[in-house]
Amino acid sequence: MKKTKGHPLVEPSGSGGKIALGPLETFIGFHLRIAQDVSFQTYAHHVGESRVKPGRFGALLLIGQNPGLTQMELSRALARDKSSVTPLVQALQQQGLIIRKSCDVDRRRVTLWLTDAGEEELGSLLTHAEEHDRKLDAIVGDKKEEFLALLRKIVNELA
Amino acid sequence: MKKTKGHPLVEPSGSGGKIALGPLETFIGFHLRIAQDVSFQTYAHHVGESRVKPGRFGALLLIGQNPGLTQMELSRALARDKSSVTPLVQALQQQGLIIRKSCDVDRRRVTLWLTDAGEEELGSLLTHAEEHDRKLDAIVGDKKEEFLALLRKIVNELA
DNA sequence: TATTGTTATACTCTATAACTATA
DNA sequence: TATAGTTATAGAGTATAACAATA
Repeated sequence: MKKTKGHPLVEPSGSGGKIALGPLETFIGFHLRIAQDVSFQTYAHHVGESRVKPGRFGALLLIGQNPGLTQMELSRALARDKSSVTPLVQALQQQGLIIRKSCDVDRRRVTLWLTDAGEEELGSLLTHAEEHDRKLDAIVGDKKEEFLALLRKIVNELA
Repeated sequence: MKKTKGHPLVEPSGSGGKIALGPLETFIGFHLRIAQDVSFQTYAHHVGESRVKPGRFGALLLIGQNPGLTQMELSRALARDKSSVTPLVQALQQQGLIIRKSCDVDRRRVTLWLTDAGEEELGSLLTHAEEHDRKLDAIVGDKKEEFLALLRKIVNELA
C-alpha cells in the first residue's frame, strides 16, 4: 500500500478527489469504517515487522491483563468462534509468548498465561500502541471523553 | 456468531463481564475498532442472505455514484490494490450487477457501469444501510455532526 | 446432555510479483 | 519506460460441522 496524502474517499473537496459518495456522505457507519481502516493501517505500518501481527496483539493483551484466561473466555472477549481461537493461541505458543496449562478443576479447559518473553513483547507492542494513540489524542483533542462515550454507547446499544 | 447482550469487551461493569482491559480502556483506536466491528456485524446480520456481500456494497455504490469509473480509480477509492479489485469486479459482473466496457480513449482502461439489476440491488442495499444508520443516528443523537467531524478529521490527518 | 477445545475444511479478503497490452 | 489490468499464488482471518474428552 502506498502512503497517500489524505484518504481518497474522505478528502477535503477541491483537492483533486472527484469521487462522489452520495448518501454515504452522512452515514455514521461508513465514516466509522473508514476511520477504523485508516487507524488500523497506520498502526500496522507503525509496528511494521514485529513478530506479532496486529490481530494477535489483542489476544496477547487480554491474556496479560487476565492471567489464566480460558480459550472460551478469550473467544467471547474477542467475539470470535472458538475454532478461530485455536490456531491463534497455537501460534502465540509456538512463538514462545504464552503457555497453555490444562485447568485442574475442569480438565476440559485450557488456561492461558504469558511467558516472560510474552510480557516483554506485550510491553513493546503497548509502547507502539500508545504512540499511535497519542496521535489520535492530538487529533481528537479535548473532545476525547465525549468521543469515547459515543463509541462505547454504539457498542453497548448495538451489541 | 451468537447474538450477545452487550459487547463482551465494552460492558457496563458489574454485569458479569470480568475481563480486564488495562491500558486499552482509554485507547481511542481500540474503541474505534470495537465500534466498527459491532456496527459492521450488525449491518451484515441485517442484510443477511443478500446476494451482495457487505464488502461489495461499497464498490457497487461507488460505481453507481460515479458511472464509468475505471478499475484503478475504484482501487484508489477503496484503498485496495488493483489485484484485489479484479476478482471483485469480476464477481459483480458475473452476478449481472455491473458491465465492464473498455475505454475508447485509452484502451488499457476498463470502465464500470451498473446494469438495471445493479441499480435495483444497490437501491435495496441502500435501504438496508439507511435503516442501520438510523439506529446509529438514534444512538449518537444531536452529537452527530460533531461526531462525524471527528471521524473525518481522524481520516484526513492520519491518511 | 451440554461444554471445552481440536480438526478438517472452505471461503473471503488481501497482497506481491510476473505478465500482457497498451501508452 | 510507465500505467491499466490479469493471473498465479500465498497468507491472514474467519466460520461451520463433526469430533473427543470431560462435566
